[in-house]
Amino acid sequence: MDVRLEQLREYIGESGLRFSRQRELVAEEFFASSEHVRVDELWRRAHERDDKISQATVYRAMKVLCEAGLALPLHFLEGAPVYEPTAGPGLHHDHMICTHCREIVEFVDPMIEALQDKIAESYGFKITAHKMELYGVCSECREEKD
Amino acid sequence: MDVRLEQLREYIGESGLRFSRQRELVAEEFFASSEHVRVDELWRRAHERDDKISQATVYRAMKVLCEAGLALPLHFLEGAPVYEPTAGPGLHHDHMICTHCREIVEFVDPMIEALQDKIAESYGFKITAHKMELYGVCSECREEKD
DNA sequence: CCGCTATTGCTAACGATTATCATTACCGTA
DNA sequence: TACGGTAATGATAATCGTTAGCAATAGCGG
Repeated sequence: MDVRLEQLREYIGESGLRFSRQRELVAEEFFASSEHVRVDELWRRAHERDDKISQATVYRAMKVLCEAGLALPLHFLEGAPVYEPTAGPGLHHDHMICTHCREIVEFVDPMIEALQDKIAESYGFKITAHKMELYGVCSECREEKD
Repeated sequence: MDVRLEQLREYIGESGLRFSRQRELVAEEFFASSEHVRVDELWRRAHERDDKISQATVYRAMKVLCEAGLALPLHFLEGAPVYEPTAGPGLHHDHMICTHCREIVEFVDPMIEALQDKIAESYGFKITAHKMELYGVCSECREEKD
């Protein structure tokens, strides 16, 4: 049983919300997806298990997951945002995006993670999520230009 | 004369685009705004100087500015994205957002900036822009909870 | 088991952005 | 300086993602 479902249950309890079957379903599908997912894709998957579930419900569920600090929306170069789990299997990672070929490279740098925490602390913030995105041109694309 | 207009002119030349009066106008207004601006606000300002300019043109101009690496769209908690100049007067800064009161704190950390460049280099990327956002709860809001 | 009220499904409405297309104007060339 | 190819523009319809409104349903504390 995923710890994150417990965390969600806890957040929902504290906030006077209710742990509905639909919210659980969406959360399960979200946690099960290791990649970036868009809401429409998430709805498609949830819909396979419950053909009554509405798109609105998926939007609402994702909003709660974000407020609970378990999901993070990422807006890359264009289109609808994709969501990413903030915890769970696999460390948190950041993104580097090639503005030419749209390739997305994920990376982790413990030093940066540590610095982020330190900065937040110095401002009195308690961090629940963070994102870092580097935009640039990858080596392949730079070579093509020549 | 703003150096960034020259950079824009250069990018436009290289890309086979044309340096239109409207694009120049939008760029000027964008560079003149020190704060985060949304497209509708930018259109309002441009419209004061040219009451013929279309919203579509502002969208198109901002897209070019982003591709040129001179503007960066930021998607905070909700609503339309805001644009921020990537260069020019005032150093680049990052953002820390309180998910409770929506306050946005800007900060600069040279160490992180340096690390970003180093990481990008190790992946063979040439960075044109980057953003970092920390989400959390500020000290005031945490005190309120008690 | 009851009752309060959060949540749901449905769908219309909304706001932001993009597509379309006839007209205009940038800019290399002669 | 005038010309011509074509990118850019303005106006607006269309599209896309998301939210609002509301009657019906279902968590959850008592």
